[in-house]
Amino acid sequence: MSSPETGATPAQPTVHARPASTDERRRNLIDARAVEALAETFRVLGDPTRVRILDVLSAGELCVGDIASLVGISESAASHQLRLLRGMRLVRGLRAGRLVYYAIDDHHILALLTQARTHVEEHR
Amino acid sequence: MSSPETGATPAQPTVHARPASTDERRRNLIDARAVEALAETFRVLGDPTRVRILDVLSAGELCVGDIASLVGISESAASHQLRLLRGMRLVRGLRAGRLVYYAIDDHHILALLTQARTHVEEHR
DNA sequence: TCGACGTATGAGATAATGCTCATATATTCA
DNA sequence: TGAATATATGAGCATTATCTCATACGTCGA
Repeated sequence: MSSPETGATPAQPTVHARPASTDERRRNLIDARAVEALAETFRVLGDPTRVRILDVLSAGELCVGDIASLVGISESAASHQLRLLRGMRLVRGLRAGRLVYYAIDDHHILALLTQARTHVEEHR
Repeated sequence: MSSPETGATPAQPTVHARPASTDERRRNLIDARAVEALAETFRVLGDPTRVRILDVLSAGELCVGDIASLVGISESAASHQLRLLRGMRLVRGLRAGRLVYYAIDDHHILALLTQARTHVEEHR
């Protein structure tokens, strides 16, 4: 490691105002619960199939069968993935008879997807 | 499945203006490359260690050793993770002598983290 | 140039993930 | 109530990811 205890001072200034010492930073760490929740949420978002599900749902709610059809996976697989998405409150299901209509849980999710899409399309 | 070819009509109206048919939706799917890139980016974000790394970097750049120390992992592990983060343009490294200072690549990343944090803290 | 320090990377072991298949649950209609 | 449809879930398998350990690379100072 570079600086055993003092914290390193960048050789060149950055955009950030006042580089805090590592000791100071150590006290400002995000708490473990938030880290886990954040990582878990991103992890659920981090699969092509689930991204596609959110994509088809971004135009409005759909039942499981239609989601499966549009995404190109089995209904069983869709159900499994929807369970994960529901667990992280990324989508919500609403039963209507024997159908269950899934929708993006709230507008923050769409904003998150849009933001990420901006990022990935920026570099290419 | 519910509706073999026509697309299902929700039993109850939603917030979404005009529910398109599944056929219509099928033509508006996000392209495969974008899906893969999005999922890959989220996947890299979806690990507690990497979230912590981004968290400590959100206060300004740090060298590998200090990142490892703050996050509580080996320098080798930190280097491996930084490689992944760099691959997705989530961080960038700047060599200064034998040290390499890593920083959040751009402000979109911070916005993404903030947005996600808002989401996870909303429900609890 | 040689040794020391900081960082990067390859290989192997362990753990976790997404799919399919089989089965259970829920709802509607005859 | 019983059959049919839609969805949910458990088990098992193939794939992938993360860590540690060992080693290579890059830079600085004597």
